[in-house]
Amino acid sequence: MVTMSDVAREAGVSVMTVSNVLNERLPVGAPTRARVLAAVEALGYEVNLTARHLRAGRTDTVALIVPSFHDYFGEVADQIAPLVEAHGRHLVLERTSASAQHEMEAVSVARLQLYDGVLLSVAGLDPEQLSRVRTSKPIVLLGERDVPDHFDHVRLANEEGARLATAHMIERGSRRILALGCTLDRTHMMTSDRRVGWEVAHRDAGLPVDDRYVVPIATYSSETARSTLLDVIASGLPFDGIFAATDVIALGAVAALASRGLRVPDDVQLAGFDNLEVSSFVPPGITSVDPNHRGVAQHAVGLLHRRMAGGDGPAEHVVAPVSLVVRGSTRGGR
Amino acid sequence: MVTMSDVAREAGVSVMTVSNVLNERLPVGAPTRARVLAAVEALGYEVNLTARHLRAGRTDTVALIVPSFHDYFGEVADQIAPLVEAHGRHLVLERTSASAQHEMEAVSVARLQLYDGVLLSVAGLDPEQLSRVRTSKPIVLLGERDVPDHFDHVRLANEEGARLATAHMIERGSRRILALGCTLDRTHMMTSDRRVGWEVAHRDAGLPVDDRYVVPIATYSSETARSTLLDVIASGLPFDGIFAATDVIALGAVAALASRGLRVPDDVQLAGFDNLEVSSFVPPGITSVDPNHRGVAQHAVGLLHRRMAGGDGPAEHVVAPVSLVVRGSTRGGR
DNA sequence: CTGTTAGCGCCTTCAC
DNA sequence: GTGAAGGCGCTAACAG
Repeated sequence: MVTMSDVAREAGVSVMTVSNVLNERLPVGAPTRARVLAAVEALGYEVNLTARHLRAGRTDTVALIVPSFHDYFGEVADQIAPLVEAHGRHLVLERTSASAQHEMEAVSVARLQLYDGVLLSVAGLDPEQLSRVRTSKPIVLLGERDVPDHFDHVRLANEEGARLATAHMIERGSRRILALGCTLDRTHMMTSDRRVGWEVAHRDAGLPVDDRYVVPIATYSSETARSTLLDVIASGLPFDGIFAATDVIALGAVAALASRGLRVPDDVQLAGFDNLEVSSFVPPGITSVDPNHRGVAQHAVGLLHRRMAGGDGPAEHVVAPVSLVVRGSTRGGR
Repeated sequence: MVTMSDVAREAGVSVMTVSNVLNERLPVGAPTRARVLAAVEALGYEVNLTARHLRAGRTDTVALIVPSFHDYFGEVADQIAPLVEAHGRHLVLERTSASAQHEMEAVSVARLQLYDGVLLSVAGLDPEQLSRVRTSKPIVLLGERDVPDHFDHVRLANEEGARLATAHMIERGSRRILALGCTLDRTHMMTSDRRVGWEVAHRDAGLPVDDRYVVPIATYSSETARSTLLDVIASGLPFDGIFAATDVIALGAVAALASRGLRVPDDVQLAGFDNLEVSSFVPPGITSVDPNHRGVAQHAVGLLHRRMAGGDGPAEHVVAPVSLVVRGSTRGGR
């Protein structure tokens, strides 16, 4: 590895002069400067950022830590990147692990020290595990679970989104709406918050809430959603609407309905949550709750930036508003 | 920040003893060890990885650098991560930039030095730009463009994949097949290689090749694909098959065809490339070329690992084989 | 304008 | 089994 002192020797100057040329910190005489640049070029010198970071005590880098790189998280990450870069920092993504169990081991607390700030997407971490995350670095949590109070946290208006989607289908005539991928848990989780919104929509409309219509799924994949819905159809439980907890689930539902000859929206209305890009293109277009990636990204980066700038107010808990995007999978959509 | 010497002072030992306790490098007496651990706990010490990296001269981290985080790249990344971790290293993702122009400036060469090895996805970089990437660190290129010979490189069998898909549709009766999203470029690019496969399939079948059927699109989004295909339909150019250069494009095509009442596969057969997860769920299921993410990931990580282990043979240029997954969007699919 | 000194936090090497 | 010195590569602060 070529170091600054190699360059300094080659150019016949001191290391500091090399540093000053490269960082334009202190002015350097033109001829000296030229010699240094020539030496840099000749030796192919590149600054060692590890050393610079150690010296500076910061890395100008923010990490976004997600359970997996694809789908939802990839889309959020693309929103976050430019916001981080606008503050002159880099964004890197790290993946915790597929196994929710070992989520925290995969990204050790020590690793967080590599970054000036961390955005941590809490998929499989409960508050108890989170409270053990003690790091001096600013950290903002993203996600739908409950988190300890002292963390900054951005979450979605899950309940409201589910309510909007369900109320929309009720208004358009559905009376027996499955909550596919939702759960009856009492704690705050994505799947239970969305189920609550489904319930509220029913109550608001004066309709009964039937727990048999809450259909959990084992894994949050389209494939599982498809086979689960096929089971429901086979069971004979009558339904004329589906609120899918995520668009990935809605996609599996689309496939299941098509394979059974059920028409969307004529026989069954369908709405999802996440407004993935594919949802606008899968015929007839899937009505979906837009999770406001942009807003989430802005809030999260905003909070993190404030902390990194030294702000030390009380932790904030932001609930980002959502909206319903109506498409052809519900009646009245285009 | 709590450092080792803080812990050492608290425990009444030397820094080296703390280091030895934590790294289990040299044996430490049980009572001393206990005091050290107590001090670590009391102060909440976490090792400073930046310092360790500088000292060690390596970071045990591999970077995957991609043009964007979503879609295709997210899926590849999820394949690569476990392979990198199997070698005891971490994987981080960095994004070059939305602007294809400034791709290399966004991730400076200096930044590559932060990693023990780099997997670089070359979307918008031409060979000339790449040859200026001089880094002492092992680097493996991924992607469909031509690259300078001295780089290890993994690419897909683009031409063969496109040929398979097109031949399949010809065999099932299509005679006028659009190459949507392909280009007539002479240089090796994803879009031109796939167009060549489309041509070869026509020649093999004794069918004429009509350049009017090569329809480039301005940006590689479903939305652009949809509007471009609508234009083609409006132009009156007759077609009974579509080879879409990517599944994202195929998705846009599905939406366009549905909005014009064209049935898939009865009126128009459709095949894509990438075998995105959504392609199995969008009715009637999109026939697609599987890009063999697993194989690409294994080759790429294998090459990189060999280099990081000090291997210095000639650069390898791997072409990963692909296969066709037949679904309902072509006749004969389920 | 250029050079010298010192130290970021850690760990290899060597002494005790 | 434990401690002291030294340096990884860089740059802030000061000296000349």
